[in-house]
Amino acid sequence: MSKGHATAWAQLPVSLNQLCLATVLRCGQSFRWKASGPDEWSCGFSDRIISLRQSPTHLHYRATFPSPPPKSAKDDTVEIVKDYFNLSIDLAALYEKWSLADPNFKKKAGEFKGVRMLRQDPWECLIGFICSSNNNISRIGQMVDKLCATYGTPLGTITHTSTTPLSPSSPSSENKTPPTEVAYYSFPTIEALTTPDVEETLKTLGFGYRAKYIYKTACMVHEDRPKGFLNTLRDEKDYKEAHAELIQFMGVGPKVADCVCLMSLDKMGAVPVDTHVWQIATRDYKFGKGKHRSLTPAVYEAVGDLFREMWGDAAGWAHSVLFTADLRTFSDRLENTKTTTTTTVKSKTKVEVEVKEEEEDEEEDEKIKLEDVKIEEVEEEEVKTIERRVRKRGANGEVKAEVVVKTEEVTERRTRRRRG
DNA sequence: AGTCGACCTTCACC
DNA sequence: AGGTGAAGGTCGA
Repeated sequence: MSKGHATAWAQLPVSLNQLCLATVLRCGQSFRWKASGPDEWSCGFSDRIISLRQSPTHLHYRATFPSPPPKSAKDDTVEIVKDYFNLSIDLAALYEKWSLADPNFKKKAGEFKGVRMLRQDPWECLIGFICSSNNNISRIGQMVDKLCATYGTPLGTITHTSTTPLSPSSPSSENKTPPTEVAYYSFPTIEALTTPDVEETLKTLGFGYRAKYIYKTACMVHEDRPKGFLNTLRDEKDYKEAHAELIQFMGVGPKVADCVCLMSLDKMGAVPVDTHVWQIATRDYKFGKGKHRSLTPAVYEAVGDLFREMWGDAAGWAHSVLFTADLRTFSDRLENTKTTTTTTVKSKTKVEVEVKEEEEDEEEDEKIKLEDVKIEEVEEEEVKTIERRVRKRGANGEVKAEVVVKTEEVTERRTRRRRG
C-alpha cells in the first residue's frame, strides 16, 4: 500500500467556541476518527484521508490521496470540511440562547464549549448507529473499523505518531512510541453490503445479531428504495417524515432514527433518547417525577418534547452538549456539579512512580473505605467510593496528566443518585 | 398501548 | 481469576 500524496496543511478561521475538535470527534457522533498524532485526527472519506488539527483560532486540515490527483483537479477538501462540520451555523449564538432558557444548560456548558453536530453522510450514519444498539462506544468504533477494512476501499496509510505518552512499562523519560503506518479505508457503499456473504462475514467479525440488521437494511435501501433515497430525506422530507421512513429499516428504532435525523439529515430538533438522555431528563429535569416504569414510545416522544419546548428548534444540538457532559470519557471536566470528585494532578513522570507505590498500599486503603461504607449503611444510606484513573485533557484534548478521581456515590432506597 | 425476554460481544468492575 | 452487569436498543410475542 502506498503512503499516499498529502496536500499542504491549510486552515480555516474557527474559534474554540464554535468547534472543539477533540470533543466533537470523540463524543459518539462519528465512530471513525482516529488519533493520528498529538492533537491530530484522521478519517477516511470517499476518495481521500482527511487529517485535522486545531489551534485556538483555526481549524487546520489536509488531505492525503491514494494517488496523485490530476493537476487540473482542484482540491475541494475545504468544502468537505465546511460541510462536515456545519460551519455555517453559529454555535456560540445558540449557546447564548440555550443558556438564557435553561440554567442547567448554562451551568454545564461552561466546560463543554464548541460541541456541535456533524453533518455526516446519511448511509454511514445509519449503519454506524445500527451498530450502536445495546453496545458501547469503544466496541462500536472497532466494529465500524472492521466494516470499512472488509468492505470499504483502501485509501492508503497515514503515519501515526505517539498519542499516548503514558506507558507504565517504559522508563519515565522514554514516553514515545515509534511511528506506525495505519491503513485507512472509505466507508462501504450501500451495494458493497448487499452481497450474500455479508451477514455471515459480519457475524464472524463479532457483530452479533447486528450482522443481520446491517445486511437487511443494506438490501432494503438498495433494492426497495429509489436511488439516492437517504439523501432525499434531507431536503424533501421534514423531521417526522424522515423519522417514519427510517424506522422501516431493520434494526432501526426511534432512537437510531433520531440519531440519523440529527447527525446527517439536518433535523436539528431530533432528540435521540438513550439511557444517558433518559438519566438527564429524570435526574436533572425531574421528568415524570419517578412515574414511568419504562421508556415506551409515548414516553420517548414526551422526553423529546420536553427538550424541544425548553431549548427550541435546535434542541437536538443542545441535547448533544449535555449528553457529552454525561459521558464518562469527559466526566473529569465537571467538578462543580453533582459528582463529588477530588482530583490529584501529578506530572507525567511522577505518575509512573506513584502507580507502583499505590499498588502496594491499595489493600489498606480499600479496607478503610469499606469500613466507612458500613458506618454509612447504618443510616440506611450506602456510600461507595469509586477510584479510577483518568487522563486529564486540556480543551484541545491533549493529554496533560493522569489523575486519580474519587467519586462518592450515594444510594438511598434503591434509587441510585449522586451527591447533590 | 405497555411489558418482557432474547439478542452478540466486550469491557470494567466486583 | 472468573463471574456479572451494562453498554448511546430493537424485535417479536
